[in-house]
Amino acid sequence: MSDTAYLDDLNDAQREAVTHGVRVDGRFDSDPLLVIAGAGSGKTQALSHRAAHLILSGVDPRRILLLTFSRRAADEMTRRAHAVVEAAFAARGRKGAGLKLPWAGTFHAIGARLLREEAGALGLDEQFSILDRGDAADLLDVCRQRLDLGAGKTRFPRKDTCLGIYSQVVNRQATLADVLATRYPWCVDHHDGLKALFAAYTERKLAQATLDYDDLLLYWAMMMGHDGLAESVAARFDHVLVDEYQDTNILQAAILKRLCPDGRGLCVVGDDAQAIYGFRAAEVANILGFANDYPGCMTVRLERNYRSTGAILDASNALIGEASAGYHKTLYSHRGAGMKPRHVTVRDSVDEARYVVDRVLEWRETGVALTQQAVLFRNSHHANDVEVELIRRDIPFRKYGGLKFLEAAHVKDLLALLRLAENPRDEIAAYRVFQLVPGVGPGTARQAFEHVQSHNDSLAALAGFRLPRGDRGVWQALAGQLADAVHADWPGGVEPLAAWYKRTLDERFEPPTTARAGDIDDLVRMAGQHADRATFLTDLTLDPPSATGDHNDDAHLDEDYLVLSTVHSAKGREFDSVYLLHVADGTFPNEYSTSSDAALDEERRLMYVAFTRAKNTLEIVSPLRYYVTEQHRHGDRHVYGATSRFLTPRVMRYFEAVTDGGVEARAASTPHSPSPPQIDIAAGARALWQ
DNA sequence: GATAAGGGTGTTTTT
DNA sequence: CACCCTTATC
Repeated sequence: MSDTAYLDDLNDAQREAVTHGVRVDGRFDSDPLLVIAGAGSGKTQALSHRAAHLILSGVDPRRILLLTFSRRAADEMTRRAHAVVEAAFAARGRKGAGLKLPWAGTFHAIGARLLREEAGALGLDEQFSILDRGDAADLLDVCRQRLDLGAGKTRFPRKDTCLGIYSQVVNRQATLADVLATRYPWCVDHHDGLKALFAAYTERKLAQATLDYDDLLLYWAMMMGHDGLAESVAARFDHVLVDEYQDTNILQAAILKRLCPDGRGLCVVGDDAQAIYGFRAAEVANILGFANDYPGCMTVRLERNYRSTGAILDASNALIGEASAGYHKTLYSHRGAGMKPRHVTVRDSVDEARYVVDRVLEWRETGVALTQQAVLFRNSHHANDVEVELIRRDIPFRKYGGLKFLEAAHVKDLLALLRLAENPRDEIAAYRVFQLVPGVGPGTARQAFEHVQSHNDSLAALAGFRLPRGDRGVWQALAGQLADAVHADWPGGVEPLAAWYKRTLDERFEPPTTARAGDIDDLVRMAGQHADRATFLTDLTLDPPSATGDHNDDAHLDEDYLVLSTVHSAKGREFDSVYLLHVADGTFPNEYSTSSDAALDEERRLMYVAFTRAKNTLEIVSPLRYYVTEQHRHGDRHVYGATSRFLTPRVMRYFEAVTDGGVEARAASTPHSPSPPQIDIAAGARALWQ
């Protein structure tokens, strides 16, 4: 077998993308490369093979920067590249000697790593801690209280909204006024207050050596703005490969431009039809304008779909065909027509859950494993009824999307303890930790934090803090634990801290607390898998366990389970059978995304991403009547949903319309206008009191 | 100054 | 539902 056998697995377009470039003087050089890779067209295959091809052409794997969207994608890519390299070396009769891609990861993770390495040159504390979304919002809240921004006609935006606004301003490199006008019109009155708030927020983060998610990109971009530093970072890498380029934002594009000013060695892969992260400031313009930004770039299109049946592709192509702009491409398949996708009308979300679970079991009877089937939804809570049904019938499942594990109070508590030990200047962690002591609230916590600050940031000083009120015994115990933890070894030092914390669970939470204690044990076990405390904390905030019931333990990996996932979290994955819940106007598109064409297009692409996850069967389900959990609920909380505006006749041609048994013919024929009431109950009831 | 309880209110998707 | 703010009580 030849050592280029790996190229035989590829089609012509893929091979072009993989081998693009030339060897000159022992170096492998390449012009900028743009790969437009349709859904299921073997994008991962192409990128991982390209990485392997570079290595086999003599490129040092340590000089390849591979930027992906999630940690999982980075791992998958590394694994596959590694396999190709091993096989090729074996064919040459040599050993691959564990070639890895040490610089594969998300933009955020790589940014964190570079910033730590260059901390000295940037005037940053190398030990900086990273705030997750919740921590960042809490810190904003602290700043807001100090600034006393309550005044004004309308209410000041809540902390999560403030963080969202801040994030848009940073990632879009736009002005606050712009962001408010285009995306947060109901907050325009608070422009000045927000500006002051963000200034204070920035000061505080700098003072306490904490960075939020956006800072990881912002500071990285700022570092790249300095010629000398940019050069030295760029000089670390010969090739930069970027996955999911359609979901990068302005800051990320700016970073890439400084890493590869003329585009040599740069290769980006993406699909504008699958851009679904505009809400997070992603710019489809990045991929659409790549050829302009990098003159001389080569473009390769992957349009052959290896994943789905013809019938599913027809429906998907019809859906995306309704969108306006973008690279033109129509996916084709050689897999045969297959089953026509179904559009199923059910009465309500309970029937929806029952219907979907029934179908899942039917397919399993015919041999389709649960892990090969996925229930997808727009919002996390749309799966509630399905979860209930699965638990009732004792069917195992994992739910992806929604970060419940890190949001649980007890998990945050333990992590705050570790973070404080790592960085005594971390104010949010300190507040959280101090308030674990009964009788200590925000006021006392603040005094204690200032006490530590005035004692050279030493946690040992806590024992000497005169507690104005509250439980002195518990305070001393906590002070002792923290002082010990600072210099404790790793991971051994976690145990006593966790043990101490577990003993406080029963008075802190409603018993039974066994599940919470189990989570603490999980954390201790996960700690054991990381090199040191700083790495553990960084990894956990940048790559939290993605599914509930998945605490990074491989114990149940062989067990069969149904996949429940938000459409966003399902990106990049594929399943034999896909069921899409709650297909109604208000969900697809989301009721808050109907104001602009751009927002609507993103919603349509989201639906497209859902469709194209399916290999063999696709069913979309529309409840006629569903429970409204959001606002606008005046009176009856059940509303009649309108048909999704994306399901035009041109799209519906490719679906078989099915009506679930429970739906009355009347409702099925006129979802918009239920028949008029036969009697006026309300008038009768009022009459009683007149 | 800490907590509990009550009432009004509010944009979903995530690194 | 979950948050945020106010009010009452310790």
